[in-house]
Amino acid sequence: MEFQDKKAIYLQIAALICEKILLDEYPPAGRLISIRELAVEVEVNPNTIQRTYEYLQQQNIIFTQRGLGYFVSEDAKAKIMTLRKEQFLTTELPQLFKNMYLLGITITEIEKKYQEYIVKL
Amino acid sequence: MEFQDKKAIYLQIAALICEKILLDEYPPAGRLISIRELAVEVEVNPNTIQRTYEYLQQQNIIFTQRGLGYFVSEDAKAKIMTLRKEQFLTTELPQLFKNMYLLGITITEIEKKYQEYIVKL
Amino acid sequence: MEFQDKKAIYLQIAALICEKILLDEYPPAGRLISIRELAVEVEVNPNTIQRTYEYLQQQNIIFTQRGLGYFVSEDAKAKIMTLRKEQFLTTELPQLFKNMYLLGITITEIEKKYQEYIVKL
Amino acid sequence: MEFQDKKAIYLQIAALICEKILLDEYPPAGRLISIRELAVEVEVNPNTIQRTYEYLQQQNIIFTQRGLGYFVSEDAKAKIMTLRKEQFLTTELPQLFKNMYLLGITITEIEKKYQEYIVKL
DNA sequence: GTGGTCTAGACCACA
DNA sequence: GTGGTCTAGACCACA
Repeated sequence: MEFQDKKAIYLQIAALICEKILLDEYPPAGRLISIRELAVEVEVNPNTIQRTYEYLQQQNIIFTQRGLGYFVSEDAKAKIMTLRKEQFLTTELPQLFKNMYLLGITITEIEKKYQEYIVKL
Repeated sequence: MEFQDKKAIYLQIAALICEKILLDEYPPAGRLISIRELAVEVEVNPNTIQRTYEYLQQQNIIFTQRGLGYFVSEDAKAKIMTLRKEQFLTTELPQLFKNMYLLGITITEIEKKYQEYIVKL
Repeated sequence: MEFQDKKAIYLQIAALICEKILLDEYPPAGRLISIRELAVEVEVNPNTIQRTYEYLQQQNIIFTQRGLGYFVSEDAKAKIMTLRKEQFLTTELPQLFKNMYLLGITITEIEKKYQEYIVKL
Repeated sequence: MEFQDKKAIYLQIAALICEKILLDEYPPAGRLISIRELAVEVEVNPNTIQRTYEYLQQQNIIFTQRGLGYFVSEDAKAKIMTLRKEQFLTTELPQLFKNMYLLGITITEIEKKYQEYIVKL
C-alpha cells in the first residue's frame, strides 16, 4: 500500500481503520486482523501496526484480549464521530472558511462540487 | 510569539508572511524585514528565519538581492493563490466532503457557519 | 575529504552524488548512505549533509521514506541530465563561445584537446 | 542594469569592463568613467564600483592617477587574455568535456552551434 | 537505527 | 548593515 509522506504511517493506518468502523465494515466487538497479518497486507513493519493499535486502544476505540487479539469497542463509532467532529469544528472548518475567503470561493461552488462527490459514491 | 507544536516553526512563519502578502500588507517589490530583526521580533533563532526565507524564495514568492535583503516578488500573490488553490482542491475539499458524509453534516449547516464567520471579520 | 573554497560544501557534495547517479553507481530506488554515516565519511557536520539531501530532494532527484532513509528516484538520471543540459546550453556554451572568440581559439584546438581528454578516461 | 544573482556584482562589472577593453572600446591609457558616474549609470552603490576598480587595479589591468581618475594599463589586453586563457584551460575546458561526455554531446554539434553564434555577431 | 527541526554561535563575502 | 554557510550539539517523532 502507498502512504503519504507527510503524515505518520501509523496514523494513516489508524484513519483507515476508523473509516472502516464508521462504514460498518468492522462491526462492534468484531476482531481485528492480527498485527502481523495486517503488517504483511499493507507492507509495513509490524512495529508500525503495533503503534496504530496502541494508539486506537488509547482512545478506547479498540481493546485487547490477552492471547486473542484486538477487538472493536462497543461504542467505537460514537467515539470516532465525537473525535472527528471536534477536529472538524475546531480546525478544519476555520481553515476552510479562511481559504474560501482568501481564494474567493463561494458556498455555491462548494455545494456544486459536493453534489458531484455524492453522486460518485 | 507562540507557535503550535505540530507544525515546524519555520513553516508557520512562512504561512504568516504569505497571509500578509495576500492581505496587501507586504506590497510587491517591498522589502521584507531582515532575518535578524524578524528573529528578534518573533523570538526564534535567526537560522529558523533564514530557513523560512529560503523556503519562500524557493517557491519564487520572495527573492534576494545581494547585501540588501529579501523582497516580495511581483507575482507573489498569484503564486501563493495558485499554490493554495491546488492544496485546497486536492486535499482539503476531499477531506471536507468525506467528513460531511461520515459525520452527517449538511451543506446548509456549513453555509450557516460561514455566514457567522464572515460577519465576524 | 577536501573541498573547494568557492562553492558551498553542501553543493559540492550534491554534485558528487549526482555524478555517481549518472555513472550508475547509485541505482534507481537504491538507498543512499545515511546522513550521519556520510557526514563521518566526508568529514563534515551532519547538518551539511542534511542540507545536501534536502537540496537533492527538492529537485526530485532523491526522496525520503520515514524512518528508513533517502532513496534515488526512478527518474533521477533523467532529472539530472535535463538540469545539466539546460545549464549547459544557457550558460556554459555562450561563455565558451565568447571566450573562443575573445581569445582566438579555434574549434580545431578544442577538438584536439577533447580527443586527449577522451583517451585519458 | 540587471545583474545575475549568483556572482558578485562587482565581479560582473569587472568582467564587462574587461570585455570592452578586449574589444578596443577602452583603448590603452584611456581614462575610465568615474566611479560616481558609473555607479549612476549601472544603478549600483558607488562602493561596489570602487571595489570593481580596486580589483582591476590589483591585477594591473587599470591604474590610478591621483585626482585624475582610473586609466587603462598599456598591457591591459595582454593581461586580461593571459588570465582568461588560464581560467579557460584549467576550469572551463575540463568542465565542458565532462559535460560533453556525460550528456553525450559531440564536437560536431558544438561546432555547428559555434557557426551560428559567429554569424550573429 | 532513520531523518527533521531548532538553538547558539561563528565567520565570510558583499553592498 | 545584509544574507550564506558551517559547526556543534540537542531533542523529537518515527520505523
